[in-house]
Amino acid sequence: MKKDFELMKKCPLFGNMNNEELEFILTSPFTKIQNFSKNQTVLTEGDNVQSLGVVLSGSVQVVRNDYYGNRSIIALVESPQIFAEVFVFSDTPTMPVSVISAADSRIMLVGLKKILSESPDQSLFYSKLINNLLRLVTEKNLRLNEKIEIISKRTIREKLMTFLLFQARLQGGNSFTIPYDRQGLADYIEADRSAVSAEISKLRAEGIIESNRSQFRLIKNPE
Amino acid sequence: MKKDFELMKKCPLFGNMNNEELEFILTSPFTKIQNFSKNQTVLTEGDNVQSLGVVLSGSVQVVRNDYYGNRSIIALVESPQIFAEVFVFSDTPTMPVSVISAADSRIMLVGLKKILSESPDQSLFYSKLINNLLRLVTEKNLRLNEKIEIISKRTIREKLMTFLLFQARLQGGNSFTIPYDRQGLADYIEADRSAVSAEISKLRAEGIIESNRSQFRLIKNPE
DNA sequence: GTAAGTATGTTGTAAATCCAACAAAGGACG
DNA sequence: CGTCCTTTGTTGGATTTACAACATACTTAC
Repeated sequence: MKKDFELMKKCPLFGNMNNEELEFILTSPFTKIQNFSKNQTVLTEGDNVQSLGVVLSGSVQVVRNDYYGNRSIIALVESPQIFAEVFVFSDTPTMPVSVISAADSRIMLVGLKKILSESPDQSLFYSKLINNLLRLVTEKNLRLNEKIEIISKRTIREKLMTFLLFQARLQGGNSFTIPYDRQGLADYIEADRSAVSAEISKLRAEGIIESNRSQFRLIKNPE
Repeated sequence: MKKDFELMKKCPLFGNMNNEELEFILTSPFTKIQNFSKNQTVLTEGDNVQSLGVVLSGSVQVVRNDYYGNRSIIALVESPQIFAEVFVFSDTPTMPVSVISAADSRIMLVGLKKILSESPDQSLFYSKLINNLLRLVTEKNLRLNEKIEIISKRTIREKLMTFLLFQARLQGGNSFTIPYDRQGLADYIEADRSAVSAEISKLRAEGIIESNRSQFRLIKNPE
């Protein structure tokens, strides 16, 4: 379908690839494209997945069901992101989580390992795709590590400061705007919103930071 | 050196590779091997790294220096593990952390991207190495996600139960032995040791688990 | 078997967090 | 300008945690 072609081009996984190469993937016998309506199951816990998922449009939730039957949402994957890549390449034979469409979605399931192993001649194709995949996986790795560094801290103050220091570094200066509102920030650092607000006020009162809403400034030598 | 050959063979990054292929990497102009004594700096924050590190022997610490000059240890990488791979493949131009030898160590720095890009003909070689790398990175990804799921929980009880449910799943049953002592467990779930001990006792008193030291059993219907 | 050393469990208190309820500030729109 | 609605800040009380100190259980070496 013509449209899928355009959707593929937006996906970082296929970045830097030409039409022929996209076509090759799109028409591979190991590629399947399917529409899911909201709340339909895309992959079920226990499934033996060999395919990486691409959200061409819409979004999916990664969901875990625990021993006692409690269901918790682990991640939200929106177009044009990918999912399940870790299970395919880490030799995790059965999915430990389920994937459910969070909206009407168009999903591409790509048997990437098969496609790659059966096209050893197209070496440039191969290296482009692999480079994209490696970049995506290592970037996610960096983000996860960063989050762990933040939420590992035992107090809200430490979590906040760690988060703010990351933002300062990321945006290259002492003054910066964070990409969350208070509730979003509290969710990210895994703490209560009102407690986060209170701690920000304290930090301000102590002259450690200046802030207004999502604008922050780190004060170098708070004395 | 003959010995390096043997050390390489133990490393998952080079798993499944034959002597010729190991030799190819070992003698590449983009590969450097160096000895570091304890506390020597291997890579410095701000460096422009193009090389992935392999701990042939010994161990290194990944260290972060924050804005205020506080230094914190992010990770310990022991032989035969690798480090800095995420920076090389995620287009992070400068290292946000430093790497310091934690013991007398022998370190191999491999310009893997260069080696791979300049050997497009050796396609089998290429795919072996890439597969190993992808497996390592995605496995780490899984572990990081798991840890985040655990330490995201707000109470020690929830952290513990999430951890124990993972262990049960991993070991395929309700009875299992965890790979940590109390202090190690407390460190992993980011909580105080004595508080963890206390919570385990409570869970036992409430009939939710049975346990003795590192042996645990989940009780299905605690009423 | 016993002493010494380590790991685990228990308890009380101070500190931090969560939670809920409300106050204040900001934004959208007539 | 004023109302409605959302976001952010503030506060007090209940809950949870950290911390320290000590008790008990286990391990090891002799």
